[in-house]
This record gives sequence, C-alpha cells and structure tokens, in this order.
Amino acid sequence: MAEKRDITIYDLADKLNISAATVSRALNNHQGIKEKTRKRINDLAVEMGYRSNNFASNLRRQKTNTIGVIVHELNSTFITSVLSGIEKVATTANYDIIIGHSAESSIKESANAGNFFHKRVDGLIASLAYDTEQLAHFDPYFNKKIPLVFFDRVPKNSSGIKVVIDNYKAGFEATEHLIAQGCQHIYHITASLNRNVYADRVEGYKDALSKHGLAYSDDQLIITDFGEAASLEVAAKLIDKEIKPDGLFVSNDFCAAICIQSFKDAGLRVPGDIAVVGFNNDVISKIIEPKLTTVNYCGREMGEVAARSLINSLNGIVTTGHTDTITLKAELIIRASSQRIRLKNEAI
Amino acid sequence: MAEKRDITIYDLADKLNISAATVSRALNNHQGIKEKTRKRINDLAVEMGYRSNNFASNLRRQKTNTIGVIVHELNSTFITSVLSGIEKVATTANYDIIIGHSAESSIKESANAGNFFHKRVDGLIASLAYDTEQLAHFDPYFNKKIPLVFFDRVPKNSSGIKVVIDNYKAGFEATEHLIAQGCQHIYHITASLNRNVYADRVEGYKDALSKHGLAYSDDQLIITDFGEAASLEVAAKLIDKEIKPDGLFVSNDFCAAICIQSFKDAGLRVPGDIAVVGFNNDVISKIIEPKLTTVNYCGREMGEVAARSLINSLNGIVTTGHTDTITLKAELIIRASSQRIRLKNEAI
DNA sequence: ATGAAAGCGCTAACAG
DNA sequence: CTGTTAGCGCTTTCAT
Repeated sequence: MAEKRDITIYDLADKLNISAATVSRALNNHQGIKEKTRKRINDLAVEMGYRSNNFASNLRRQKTNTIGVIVHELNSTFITSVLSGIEKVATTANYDIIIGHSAESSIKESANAGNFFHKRVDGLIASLAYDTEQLAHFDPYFNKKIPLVFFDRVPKNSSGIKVVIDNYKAGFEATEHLIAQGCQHIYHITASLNRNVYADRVEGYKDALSKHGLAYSDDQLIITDFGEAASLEVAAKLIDKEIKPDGLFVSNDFCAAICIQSFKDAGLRVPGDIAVVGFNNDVISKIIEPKLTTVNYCGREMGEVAARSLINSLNGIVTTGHTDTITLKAELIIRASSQRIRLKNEAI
Repeated sequence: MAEKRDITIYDLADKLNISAATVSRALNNHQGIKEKTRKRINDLAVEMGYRSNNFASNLRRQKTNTIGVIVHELNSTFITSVLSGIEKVATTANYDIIIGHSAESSIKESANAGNFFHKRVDGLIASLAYDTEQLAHFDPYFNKKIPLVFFDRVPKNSSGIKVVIDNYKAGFEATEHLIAQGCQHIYHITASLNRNVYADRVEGYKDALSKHGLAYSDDQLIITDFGEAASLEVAAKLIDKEIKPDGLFVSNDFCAAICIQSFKDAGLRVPGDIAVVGFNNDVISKIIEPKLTTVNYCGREMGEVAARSLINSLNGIVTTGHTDTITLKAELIIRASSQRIRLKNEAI
C-alpha cells in the first residue's frame, strides 16, 4: 500500500546537516533550540510533507496521549453531549479520545475494554452497559493503575472515580411532583436494578410514596429494557391493570413517550387520566404530545468533569479519598404531561 | 504511572530458554512451530499476563489494522446503524475502528481527518459535515494512496469509493406521492445544496412537479440547517405563506416532526390541511402524531458495504473503475402524515 | 523447527 | 544550543 517511503526526522536532519535529536526537539517545541533553527526545521518539515510517527514516539515514551471512552449507547442526545464535553477537555489537554460503544451488551463492553487496554490508552472513561455484572474486564486497568473514571452508570462497589447525579433525589422529586398533582396510584417503570441509576431512583420513588402515606406494592414496579417492543408491551400491561394508574414515572424518555402514545390510542387522556414523568430530557420529550415532564441533567458538564478528573489523575493530581464520587445537579423540568392541577383549571 | 515493567516476548523467551523470534511466531500463529512449543508459550503468556505491544508491532509492520470512521453526527439511529454495520465487517476482517464525529463542522472534520492520518489508520470511511466545501483535508489520504470510502454524504467530484442511495429517485417518489394525494402547492425544506443528498432530492422534487404539470417557484424551496430553532422558524414562515402549502416534503425527519407540531399548534390539520413527508425513518417518525411518511434506507447495509469496499481495497482487490459509486435501495414508507385520500374516506 | 541479528522512527540521557 | 548514543518491543530475513 505504502507509496514512497515516509519522511523521517533523519531525512530532515540530513537535508539540514543537523542531528535527528535537534529535529525532534524542534518539532516538539522543547526549549533550548535556537529560534532560527526551529523555523528552518518546521519549514522543511512542512515542505517535505513530514508526519511524525506515533508508534515510534509512543513506543519510546510509553504513553499514547489517548483516552478511551466506552459508552453504552450512542444515539441519545445525553451521550452525545457527554462525548462533546469529554472531547473539549481532552483536546485542550492535548489528549485524543477513541470511542467504543457497547450497544448495551456487557460482552461488547468487555471487548472494548480489552481492545483499549491493548491499544494502551492512558486512561479510560466508561458508562456501564445494561447487563454488565462482572467487572473483571476492568481489572487490567486497576492492576496496571491506569486511571479509570465512570460516569452516570457506575459500578456499585469498585474503586475509581465516579461522576453521577443524585438519582435518589431525582426519583424522589419526580414522584413527589406526581403526588402534588393529585396522583394516588403511581407506577414506576425502570430497568435493571443492577444499574445504580435505576436502583437509586427506585429508592427515591418508594421513599416519596412512603413519606406521603401512599401504599406501595411490588406490582407497581415494572422492570423492562426500554426497547420499543418492550415499552409497547409494558404500556399495554399498564392499561389493563386492576388498579388503574393515575400517575407514571418512567426512568427513560423514549419509553415514556411510547407509553403516552399507547395511552392516547387506548382513549386515556394524558395527563387528565394519567400523569407521566420521564427521565433524561431527550429531544423526544419535547416532540411528544403532550410535552413530557422529565429530569434534566447536563451531559456536557458530566463529560467535562469526567475528563478533567481523569486528566488530573493522569497528571498525578490525586483528588481521591472521600471525594472520589462527584455528584452533579439534576432538575425536574415540568411540562404538560404531568400538569393535572393546571389542566383542571384550564378545562373546558 | 507505569507500575511494574510490562512483560515482553523476551521475558517469555528467557523463562522458556528459547528465542524471542520463536515466541513472536508462536503468538502470531505462524507456521513452522511445534505444537508443543506453541502451547508452552501461549500458556506462559497468559500466566504472566503478557500483552503484545501494538506500537512496536505497528512500527515494525508499518500497518495499524485500524480503520478510521468520520461521521457528521452520532445521535441518529441512521448513523448508529451505519456504525454497527461497519463494526461488524471490520471486526470480522480483524480490523479495529476508531470513530470521530465532526458535529457538522468542517473544521472538526478536518481535525479528525488529520488526527486519523497521524494515527496512521489503514483506511478511512467518512460522511461529510454540513458545511464542508474544501476537501483539502483528505488530500494526504489520496497522496499516500490510503483507501478512502465516502458514504451517504459524498463529495461531488473526487476519487474514492462512494456508497449512496438514489437521492434523486427518493425525492422524486416522495413528491409524486404527495401529488397523488392531491397536493397542489408542495413546498420542500432542505439543507445545504452543497451536499449531494440534499441537492439530488431537490432535483427529484422539481422534476416530479414538472412531470405532473405543477408550477415551481424558488419561493417553494426553503433551505435551513434542520436545527430545532431553525425548524421552528421555517414552520412559522410556512404557515404565513401567501399561497398556503397543502403538501410538504422535508429532507429530515426531525425537522418534519417540528413542522407537524407547529402546524397542529396553529390549528392546521395534518394531513388534512397539509400532508407531510420526511426523510430517514428516524425513531421520531413513529412517535410524532400523526406518524410520519418518510424515506427509509438501511444504515446497517450502507455501513457493511462501505467497510467491505474499504477492506477490499486494503487487500488490493480493486473494484474501481465505473463501479466506484455503489447505490443502495431506499423506499418510501407511507404513514398517516401524508394520507389525504384515505383520510377523506374515513372522514366523519 | 528454531536462533541471531538488524532495524522500524523516535526520544532522552549524557556530553560537550 | 546541539550532537552521540542507546534502546523502546517487535518482526523478519537469513542462517542453521
């Protein structure tokens, strides 16, 4: 494949009758190179189409200046904004990032982790897949003391820095909001309780019910994978419940949207008959009719904080100890899908 | 950062009193190694936690077995399925992929191209950003004869393999469908005509109008960037038009969804007053009410074809010549948002 | 079937 | 301010 041989620093050195070391130093902006020499070298490099050889450099420096990022999915605005946050901070600090997505499969997550380890990333940022239980695939990182930062979906017990929101509080507030709207039979749709994000919200949900003297039975908690098919099924099940739900808190906007649609198709009014709250403030929450009340948290900020923490550890700035879990703000955004009070006033 | 020194093939060789060359051969499944020796080596490698050093290997082989993929955005199901198609083929052929996203900015696209070139990807797969005009950032690839495959949003004039759908035909059919539904004043919302995907659909749109004797004026063609704000603006403009549109073809599902919403808010019925067709079959097309008629094309297939073509060139299998543009199928999916005929029959 | 030796391109002591 | 030198870990002739 290779056309002509690549230009190396030796070619530059020969042409200028200087040593390769000087060329290397000039190209890397080391100090102690005469400005004039540096310029001559840089000019020639451009002229000859020189490109530095990463492998050689990495091999020598034992460092790649690359951060691996493993996400559970790509097609959500939340993840995209996390990525752009990471990218911004990483680029500023002169790190490249490589992205792997697990498609919610722990097997692919594991493959990505292995691949990135093999590629010798300097550090790793990850959000766990839906079904990840064993964390063995991260052991090589721990063993080699390669810094590891988890965000959003973090492991329950493990070292490493974690960047999260207060999911308990978010779940609590979402539920309390529904209660304030007069809901008495509030159901909750969530996903694998192995994932902190879901488990914590469930706790918040339960505690809010309990605080306001509302009964809770396991029948009100529905676990699904938020896929389209599963969501449709869940919605159908909800419609057929003995005790009709008048409030619904869903840990995912897409699934909440599907439910709203199903409810409407079944002749139920939202929020009149059933008030709905989602989670994530995805675009879909503003498209669905009625617009969806949801919990917003800033992906970009989460990405920035994660990247910054990672780079700090990379630079030996240790901020660990009791502060190795960083909690960011989240807020309930109230839209039409849950506003029963105002709706009553506005009613025809 | 590095803890203990990494295990190298020399460590393995020493332990077994054989040469590093033999270890290397065994690890890479070269022929001419006694089965027993191979097994001893592999076992010890696992036991000692050996991981091969990519840089050293790449440096030596002048090859990375990595394919770079540059996409204009990540948060669409279309792109995600393209990526999974690429991933599948690449993995099978023993290539890693690294993903870069340009966020629709030619500047970032250029940065990614440079970065990947620097990382010495063996080949590149790309879909152009919204505002890319100059292709100079791909020149290094052409110069070094690094295979380059464009998909979906491809450059107008340039060498390299291109994988596309017949956008002209898709635009033609979408428009003809609206005409068949009795629409007389069909507007078209599109984006930068520098992008083949949009320009070609516009041609199809115009030709369909002309074929059916419908007048066209530039007033009916609206160019926007499909962002949320821009889409809202465009929708408002459309509502205020002198000549009321009764049909709308939008080159993007998200924008089409926003328009439908705005129309409904303004008291217009969809499709009764205005029939709408989108493009891409994004999830949103099934969430919006009424469900959106749209053009579907298979991202996964496009990804697979792109990756396969790239790997073929990598292996020296030249399929270029007149076949260097590969056109895949696309189909109009008819849903409620455009069905005026049936709607009239069903009318109360 | 295995070993010896050279070199991929770069960087960092160390020297001057 | 610049040059000399050694070596990062691996693959691959060329021998044996």
